[in-house]
Amino acid sequence: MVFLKVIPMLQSRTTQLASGSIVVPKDDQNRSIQSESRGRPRSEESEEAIVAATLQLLTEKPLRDISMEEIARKAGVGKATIYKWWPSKAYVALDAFLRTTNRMLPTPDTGSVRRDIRERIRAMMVFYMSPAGHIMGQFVAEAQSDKEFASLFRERFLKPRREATGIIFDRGVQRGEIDHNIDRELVLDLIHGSAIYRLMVGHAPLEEKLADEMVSIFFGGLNKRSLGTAETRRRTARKFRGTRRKTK
Amino acid sequence: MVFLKVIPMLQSRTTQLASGSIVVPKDDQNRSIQSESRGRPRSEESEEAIVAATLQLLTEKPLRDISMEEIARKAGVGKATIYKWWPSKAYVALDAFLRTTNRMLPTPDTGSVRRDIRERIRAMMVFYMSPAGHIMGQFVAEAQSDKEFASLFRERFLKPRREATGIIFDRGVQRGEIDHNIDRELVLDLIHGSAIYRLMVGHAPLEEKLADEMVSIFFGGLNKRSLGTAETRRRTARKFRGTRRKTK
DNA sequence: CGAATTTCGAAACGCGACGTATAGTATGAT
DNA sequence: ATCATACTATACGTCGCGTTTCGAAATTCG
Repeated sequence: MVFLKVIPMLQSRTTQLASGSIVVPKDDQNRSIQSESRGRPRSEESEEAIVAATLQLLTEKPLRDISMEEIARKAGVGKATIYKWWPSKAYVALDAFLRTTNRMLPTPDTGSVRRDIRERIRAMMVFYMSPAGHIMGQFVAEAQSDKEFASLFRERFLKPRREATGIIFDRGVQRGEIDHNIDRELVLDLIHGSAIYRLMVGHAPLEEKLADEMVSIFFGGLNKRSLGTAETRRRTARKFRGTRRKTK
Repeated sequence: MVFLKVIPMLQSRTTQLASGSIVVPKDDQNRSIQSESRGRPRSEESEEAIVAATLQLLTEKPLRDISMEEIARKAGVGKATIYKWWPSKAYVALDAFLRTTNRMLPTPDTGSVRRDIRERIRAMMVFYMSPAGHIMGQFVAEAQSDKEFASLFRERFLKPRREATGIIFDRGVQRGEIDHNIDRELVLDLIHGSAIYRLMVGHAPLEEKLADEMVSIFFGGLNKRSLGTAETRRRTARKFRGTRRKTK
C-alpha cells in the first residue's frame, strides 16, 4: 500500500504542528538550532513509530474509533509522549496524513484552460477515490466540532489544493479563455465542493469521468447545445445507459 | 427562535425511526393501530421533552459535545427511556431535527428554469445560513463514522432536498431549456455540494447572492460572455469591489 | 567526571460518558 | 385482579480522556 509509506516533510517541521507555535526553532536548512536544547533530545524513533501507527489505523477505521491509547500501544510508546507533541488525536492524524500527501500539486499548463481544468479535476478525483479521500472526510468531520483544528486543516491541506486549481483558473482569465467577471471562489467551490460532497455523503460513486462532464458544463453551460464542441458530441453517444429521467 | 418550535411530523412516525423498522405499526390516518399494544403506552410527554431538549442543545454546541446523560437530565427523563427508542444520540438528534425541518420543499415553477433554479438555490442558501445549516453539518460529520446513520440521514434529509432541485432540473429538460445530455446528478452535486462544502469548511461565508452567480455560470458558462444576457450585464456593474484578481 | 536538564516508557489517577441492568412505580388492556 | 409494558432513578462495569508520577535514559554544561 503506497499510501502507508511515510514520506518525511520537506521542511522537516517536526515539532508542535499542533498548537501552531513551533517550540524548537529550526533552521530551514539544517536540523534544530542548538541553542536552548539541553536535556535528552526528542526521540525520532518514537515520533516515526507514532506517525506510522496512526497512518496504519487511519486506513482501518474512522478517526473517531481510534484512541490515543491504541496509537500508543501500537507504537510502543507512552501516552504522555504523544500528548507532549500533539494536543489531540486529530492533530496526530493530520500531521501523519500530511507527511504522506503534502507533496507536489501539479498545475498542468497545456495552453487550454479547459484541458488543464479537466486534468486537475481528474487528478482530484483520483485522489479522493483513494484511501486518502476517506481519511480527508474524517478530517472535515472532525473540523465540525473543533474550530482550531478546522483552521489548521483548512490552511495546511485544503487551501493548497484549492489554490492549485485556482492557479489554473487564473491563467484562463489572463489568457481570456475565462470571463473576468466570473466569481473565482465560487468556481473553486463548485469543483471541489461537489466532489467532497459526493465523497462524504456517498449517494453516488466518485468517478474519474466526472471531470469531463464537469468541464463540459462549465464551458458549455446547461443550455441546449448550439455550439456543439467536439467533446459535447462525443459525450452524447456515451449517454445511453438509462439511469436518467426517472421523474414522472 | 423559530427553529426551536417543535412541529410534529405529518405522518406522526413516532416509533423506531432508529433501527429503521417501525415497531408499532401506524395507520396513516389515525394514531396507532390498537392491536398489539398491551402494557403501558409510550409517554408522549417524555418523547416531546426529549426532542425539545435535544433541539435546544443542538443550537448550543456541536453534536459531539452533547451527551445522552445531558439530554436525559434536561428532559427530566431516564436514560434508559431514550435508549429504548433511539440507538444513539445521533438518531435522537436527527429525529428531533427532522420534525422541525421536514415540511414543504417548494419547487417554484415560473416558466423559466433559470429563474426557478435561482430561487431554489436561494432558498437552500437561506436554510444553510440558518442555525439548521450548522446542525446539518454535524450530521454529515456523524455520517463519516456511522454507515447506518449515514444511510438514514441521506434518505430522510438529503434526498428530498436534492430531489426538490432535481424536479426543477427535469422540468427544464422537458421544456428544452436544459440539454438532455447533461448529467443530472452531477448538476445536483454542483449545486448542493458547493454550498455544503462552504458551510462545513468555512473558508468563505455563504451568501444568498451566490445563487445568482451560480445560475449565471450554469447558463452562461465560464467563457467570455458573447451572449450577454440581461443578468450577465447586471452582474458586471456590481462587480467592482476589488476582492478578486489577487494573483500575480 | 558529575550535575542539571529534558525526554522517555509505564503505570496509575480522577473524570465523564457510554450502554446495560435492576428496582420500584405507573398506566393501560384483558 | 392480573398481565404486560413503559416509566424514573440509580448503580454498575467499561472505556477513553488528559494529567501526573516514577525511575531510567540521553544529552549539555561546568
